[in-house]
Amino acid sequence: MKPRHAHHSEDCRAVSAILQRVGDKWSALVVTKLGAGAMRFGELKAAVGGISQKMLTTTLRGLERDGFVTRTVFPTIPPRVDYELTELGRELLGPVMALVSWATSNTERINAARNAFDDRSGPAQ
Amino acid sequence: MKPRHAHHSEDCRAVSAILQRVGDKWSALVVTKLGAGAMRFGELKAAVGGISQKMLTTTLRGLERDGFVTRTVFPTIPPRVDYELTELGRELLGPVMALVSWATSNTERINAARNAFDDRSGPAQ
DNA sequence: CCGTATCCGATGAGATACTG
DNA sequence: CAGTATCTCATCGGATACGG
Repeated sequence: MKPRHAHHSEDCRAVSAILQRVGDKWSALVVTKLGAGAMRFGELKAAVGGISQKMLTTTLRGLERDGFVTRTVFPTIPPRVDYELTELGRELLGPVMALVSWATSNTERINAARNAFDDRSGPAQ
Repeated sequence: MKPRHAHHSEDCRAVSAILQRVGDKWSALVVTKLGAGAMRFGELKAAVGGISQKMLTTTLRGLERDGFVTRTVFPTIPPRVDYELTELGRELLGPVMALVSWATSNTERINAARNAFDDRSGPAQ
């Protein structure tokens, strides 16, 4: 079902999908937190800060599905669930951290550009 | 003027915002295409493939706003508009390409993990 | 403690039609 | 050719409440 010449849009969509995995609101943050080692659900929630229970579970399920984290349930009372990066997840951490640290050190420049743009585009629009 | 320890959320939200800029459906693709040099609107649309006019404009405006691309209008008939990466945009290209190439070379592993997960979670759900 | 279910507003994204 | 304006539908993300 491909068009006649299967150019790189195949790859592009795959790449785009992965970028969206780490590009959603919380995934990158969660992955970097887990970079420090295994954590349980509650710890993670506290570490990330501001994330709702629902979004944390959703995010973790997504990461688990793509093979970036493992989920380990201890059938105790109260229950305890640990999350940990897989090998794949640790490999992902490299590029992600690179992007994160670039972003961190260029926040100011981006904000400046943004303000300049908004200024040009009409403050009283 | 921050406490020593509680400064995570500030940075995190800024970083998260930038990750979402490149993490949306088209930005990363557009940035990588522009990595090859300046292009006009139509070229870009063809190069990306599958993007609607509306989304390309929206994406480019966002990138322009954040200072990653410049927009140059030639007041000819028919009109011609060129887009080009700024210095900031070219710097961004590095980390983004790293992530993109990691994603490209690990698509198979991710798909495998995804299939395995979907399998576990109930194929007939 | 961890997770699910539900509701709801906000945003994302495509299709189409129209202007300079 | 490039961009805007709508309209419409899907998905995201938060709040809240409930269940094992």
